[in-house]
Amino acid sequence: MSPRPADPAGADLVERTALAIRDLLIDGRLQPGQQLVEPALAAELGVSRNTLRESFRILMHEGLLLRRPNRGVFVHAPDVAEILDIYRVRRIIEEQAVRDAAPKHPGLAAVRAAVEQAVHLREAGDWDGVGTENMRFHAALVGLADSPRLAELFARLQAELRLAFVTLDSPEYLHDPFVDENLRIVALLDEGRMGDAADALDAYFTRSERTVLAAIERGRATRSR
Amino acid sequence: MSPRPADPAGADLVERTALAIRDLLIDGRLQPGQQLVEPALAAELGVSRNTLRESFRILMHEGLLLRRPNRGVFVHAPDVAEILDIYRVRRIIEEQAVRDAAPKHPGLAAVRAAVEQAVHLREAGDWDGVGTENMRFHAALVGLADSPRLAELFARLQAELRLAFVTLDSPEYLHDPFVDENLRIVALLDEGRMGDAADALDAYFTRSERTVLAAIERGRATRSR
DNA sequence: GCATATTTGTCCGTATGTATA
DNA sequence: CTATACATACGGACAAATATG
Repeated sequence: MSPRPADPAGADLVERTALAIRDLLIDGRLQPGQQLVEPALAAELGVSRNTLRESFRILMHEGLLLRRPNRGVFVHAPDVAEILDIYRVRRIIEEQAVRDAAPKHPGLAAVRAAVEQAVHLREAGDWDGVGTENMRFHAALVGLADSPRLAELFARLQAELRLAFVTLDSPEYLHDPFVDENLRIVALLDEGRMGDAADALDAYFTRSERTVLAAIERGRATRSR
Repeated sequence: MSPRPADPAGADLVERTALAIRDLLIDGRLQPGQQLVEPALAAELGVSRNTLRESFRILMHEGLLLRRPNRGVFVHAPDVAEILDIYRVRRIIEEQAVRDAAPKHPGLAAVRAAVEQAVHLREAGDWDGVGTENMRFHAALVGLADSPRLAELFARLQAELRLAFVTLDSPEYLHDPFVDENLRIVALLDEGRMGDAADALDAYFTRSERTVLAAIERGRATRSR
């Protein structure tokens, strides 16, 4: 079969394939721990094994896939230690980004927009949408640091977290009052009280970590029953 | 602890090849901006093009190589904005890691060891060694956060900086009093004054950024003469 | 502006080693 | 212990994009 015609998006096949696999991951059609068999997946995606292997390298580096030498690549199943590590990194960069943010930073608009959208969706009962807007909120906070590298790192952390939450059927944000908390953080930022906003974030992380760990424990208990 | 842990022979050929290319980069045998032609480099390294392309994916994600679609991969030549971005990220994670560090953290031993070694090497006039120990010092500071992800991110940032400094023949650390400053930071950490240590770091970064930018300007002037 | 050479992007076939049923 | 499935790695092929004269 001849190579495909050039893609209008400009991305090459390797990256488009990585994207397709990412979709399979967040859809839950690929379960954590599951092996990705090269010939089968290559056939399913309609790409060659070489192309697929290059895509694997990308996703491995993003922490979504895991290679066990001479055994193959598997969907990464983050354990508790890794989830805590992700939260530790988030805490560090989000808090410092907020603390260092200039008052009247133009990026504040994106922060505010995410919260207001979340409020809207909460009224409509769209909890999935609320969760998405919460992610956007935190990404916007990181955006206050004006650092492309930090933004990219954060996007990767969020992808890893999404993967970790695929296994947790009960969304941890359902009974969480974080939307009101986010509103308060935005207010503090608007007043230029960056230190207080960072402290509020710190409290959020402490509680959020606990909530997530509890959800994991519940998940384990359910599975072993 | 090592910046890039993939040294042993147990790694697969793709990773060993990536390592070989990293060596070519820090040796300066591959210059920033230079194109890496697949067939030529594959022959030189004694690997197939497919293997080489997988290695490229790794190094691209580390920020060392850059892909221009349909044109090939090139050694990344970081501009001023990118170097500033790296310093911005370093400032955020190092300061927060120090601020959050527990007093008597076991990782302090590594911090102290790096400084003492630097003092030693400075007396011997080994400025290259002093520079290396300085890098180890900062990596040890990040180690205080006990976060594998943060440590890996930092290793990547250091690799990018090394690459950026290949072009700068005058090492920016030659007349820099950072060893004494590092001693002071260690003393503060030993006393449990984490906040003051973080503030000292902040001052270091502000000055360091200026020094590096000046070196870049000198480099530009030299090259255009 | 055109023809040509170079290089990438992608695929296939195949050989060898390694882990597992 | 021996099949078997799979990963790992190589080399060759060719179309399409790009650079070159």
